[in-house]
Amino acid sequence: MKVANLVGQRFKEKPSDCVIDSHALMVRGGFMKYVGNGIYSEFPVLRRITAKIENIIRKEMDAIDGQEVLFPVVLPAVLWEESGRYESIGNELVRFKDRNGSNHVLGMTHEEAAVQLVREYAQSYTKYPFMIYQIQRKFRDEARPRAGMIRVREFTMKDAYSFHTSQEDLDRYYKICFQAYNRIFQKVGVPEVVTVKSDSGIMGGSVSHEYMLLTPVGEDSIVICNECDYSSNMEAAENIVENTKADSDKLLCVETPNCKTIEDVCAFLKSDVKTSCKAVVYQKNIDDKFVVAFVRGDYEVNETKLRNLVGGEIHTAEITADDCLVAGYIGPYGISNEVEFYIDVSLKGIGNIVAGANKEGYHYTGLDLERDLENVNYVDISKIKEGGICPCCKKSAITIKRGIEVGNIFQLGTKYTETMNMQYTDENGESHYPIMGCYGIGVGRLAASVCEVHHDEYGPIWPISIAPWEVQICCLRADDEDTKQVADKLYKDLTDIGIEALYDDRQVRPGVMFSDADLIGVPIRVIISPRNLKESSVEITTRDKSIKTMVSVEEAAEYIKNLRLKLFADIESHVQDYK
RNA sequence: CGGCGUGUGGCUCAGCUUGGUAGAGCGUUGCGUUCGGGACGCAGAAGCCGCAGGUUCAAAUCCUGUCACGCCGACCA
Repeated sequence: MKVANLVGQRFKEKPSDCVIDSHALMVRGGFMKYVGNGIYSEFPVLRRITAKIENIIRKEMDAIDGQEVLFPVVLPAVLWEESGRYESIGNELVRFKDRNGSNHVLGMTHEEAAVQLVREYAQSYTKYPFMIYQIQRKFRDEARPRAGMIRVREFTMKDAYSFHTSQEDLDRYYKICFQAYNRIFQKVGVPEVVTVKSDSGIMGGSVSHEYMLLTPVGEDSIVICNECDYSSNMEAAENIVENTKADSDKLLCVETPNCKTIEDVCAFLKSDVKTSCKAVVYQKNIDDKFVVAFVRGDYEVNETKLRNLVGGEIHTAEITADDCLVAGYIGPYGISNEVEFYIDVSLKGIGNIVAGANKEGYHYTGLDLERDLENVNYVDISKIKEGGICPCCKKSAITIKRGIEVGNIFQLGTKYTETMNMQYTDENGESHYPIMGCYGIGVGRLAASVCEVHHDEYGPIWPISIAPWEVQICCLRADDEDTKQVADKLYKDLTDIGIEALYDDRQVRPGVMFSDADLIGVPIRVIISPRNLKESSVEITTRDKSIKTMVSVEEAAEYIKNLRLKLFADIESHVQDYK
């Protein structure tokens, strides 16, 4: 391929709406073009990258006995009504009618389609276990697409679904998938991807893991223990709080005028935030009763945990003067029995709590929950903090990092097989619902994430395993006949031995050529110029600047061949075998 | 869905306060000089100033509405 013919424009100035580096570089480098909110087209350079990622994934899925299938993008609503998700999923699911007026959806995930595909086939236990997967476009009408290809509405995803006749077998296969995923990320060239335990969300099921690429621009918060190997999504991390119990004082109702925030109250009463009780009010729906979450003043409510606890969607509630709650003065003691409330573990074991008195302008001091309330039931609904206690090794060694979720694996259980009535007959002639697992990787997001963690100020630095080309030949002064001849020959020689070369023989100034090469991010670069040819050599560099050397014209092709092998070997050295 | 912000050639932006013939740089087309990190000169093409109403002799500029996009939050397999 010649740069001169490459479809896609590279340019110098950073587009104004790009906030993260990878987005700006991929737009500037002619990798992708904005089409609409959260919708992008891929230019040839990016398509070559995503195709390579897809092939790495495909190979690993096939290696664990996956079978590639293809589900439709447009699915009839009846399928989603079977699983109940036509109703339960919000506006993310695009619904529309066809010409006959029947309801359809755009596939945002394919559990229903997977069950529909195999429920007749897999009626006998002898067909199990098996896994099917596809690599395909999905559409999710995200509330807020952002960060270029990191969070989009339409994207390519590899999604896989496995079916089993026992939990033990799912556990066994889940581990194999777990390893296959690690291999995929290692082969793609991002061994820095970590796995974390996660919340299962709308997918249902119990056990799930997310694959996170750690970067400060990530959207998710990840809890990592510095002592043991514990790691978790913030949403799923248990918050352990140790309080030292002071002797309980007498319960007193004190006047705290205009103290509506925890900071105000503690400043006014000169008390420690760590012995205060904060109330956060939610509602399932606008007219439902209030759900009040009480946490220690210095903690935040983890809404995902609360949502799981109350078993449904919740939204922060607005309190008006007519309500049974007094905004700013809500406390667990003497609270209206019209509300549902939860007390977080962070409030356990404190002798003297400062809490709202449920009365305008008043707080209690000396509140002892175990003494003053009946049947205190502590639940875990707060967010763990930096330096918190590790739920695994119990040491105070938690750090919180940001990451991009590039993949996930779930144990689904029988949620879909039951609702969609997929059954098999076992060896005793009895019917059972198969147990499912599902496994996803976002291809475009992965490409963008690699760029985000592997780039410099000039452009992406693609690992050779997914680079759009392996070598880029820069022919400086293509108007010089001898130079052009050497470059042409090297391009042909490399192509002939199966090395993917991108050839720049444009008559542009060297600066332009180098800038473009940096933006494209090809790992190996050969510079052929009249100056180098005076020494009968060419210059060979790597995009990451680790290698910069002169090689004779005759040996160039051989050197590049070996360098290419070395770069692949470097990546393979991170890849672990299956145990 | 809430808060803030922005819409002017392909890109980055100025002009708007104080209404009066639409600008610059990059890119692009042609010619010439250059040639190891986004060169220079000359000549050219390209914009109903997001859209719709209103005020006015006159609107990119003022007013109203609307749409789109971005950021923060909410939400999210």
